Amino acid sequence: MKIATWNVNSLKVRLPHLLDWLDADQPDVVCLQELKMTDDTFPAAALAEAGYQSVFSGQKTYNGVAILSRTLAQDPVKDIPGFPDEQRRVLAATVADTRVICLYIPNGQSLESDKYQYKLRWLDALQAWLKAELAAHPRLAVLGDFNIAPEDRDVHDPAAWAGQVLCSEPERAHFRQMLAHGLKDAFRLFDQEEKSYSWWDYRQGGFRRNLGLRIDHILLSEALATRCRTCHIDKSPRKLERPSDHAPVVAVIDG
DNA sequence: ATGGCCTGCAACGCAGGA
Repeated sequence: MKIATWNVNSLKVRLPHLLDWLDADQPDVVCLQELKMTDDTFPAAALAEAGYQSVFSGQKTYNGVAILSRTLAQDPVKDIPGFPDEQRRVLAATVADTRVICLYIPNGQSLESDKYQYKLRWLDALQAWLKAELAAHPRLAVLGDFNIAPEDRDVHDPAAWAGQVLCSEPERAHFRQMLAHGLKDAFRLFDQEEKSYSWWDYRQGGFRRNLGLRIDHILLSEALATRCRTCHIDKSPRKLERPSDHAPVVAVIDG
């Protein structure tokens, strides 16, 4: 099973890239973030023609998440249970015998912002839910745009980013807590090139100069992690004209 | 140098992203 996550930064704009990428890479499950569209405009028909069923949770202008799969995902859950949120950032569903959680964790903007406090409250609620989901689903995969660079090696300029949003200690502590629940960072199960990132700023030639952050992640429960064979960041769509600022992260799991 | 770039909305700049 090949699973992937990709923040497409507007599915309307990126649909051609997505369709080309699905055709080339043939993933079995794809979690998408930042659809930036309402559900009535979701391109379900075009994706079905490409061989993918969709479940999705969108809103106008911002946020929005989807799970694509070869067979229709079952038992979808929108949002974190018990955490009312107008922002469409969470979608969980079951594909075959694997529970998949697609996340678009809040950005936080800056440590002084109300949005940062929202991010930390949001992460508190997420932790409790993930713990329960792990207990309920031995085969659990949590994929998405976490908006957290877990370690300094995930940051192109750790000194410049020290203590900043995406790298602050409370955010990194939340990421470590997810690992403490028993989830594994699939990317770090394998040797990787130094300076591997999943997001690069549109400005100042960020991608060309590899000024990036690794903030998009695939976390796997123990049962999936032991069967994980590869995990990599696919930089190829980032090289296209009018790209998303994020690259897909892909993992292959046996069975 | 606190903006550079991109998206959506709807206006002729803004919010938001990271």
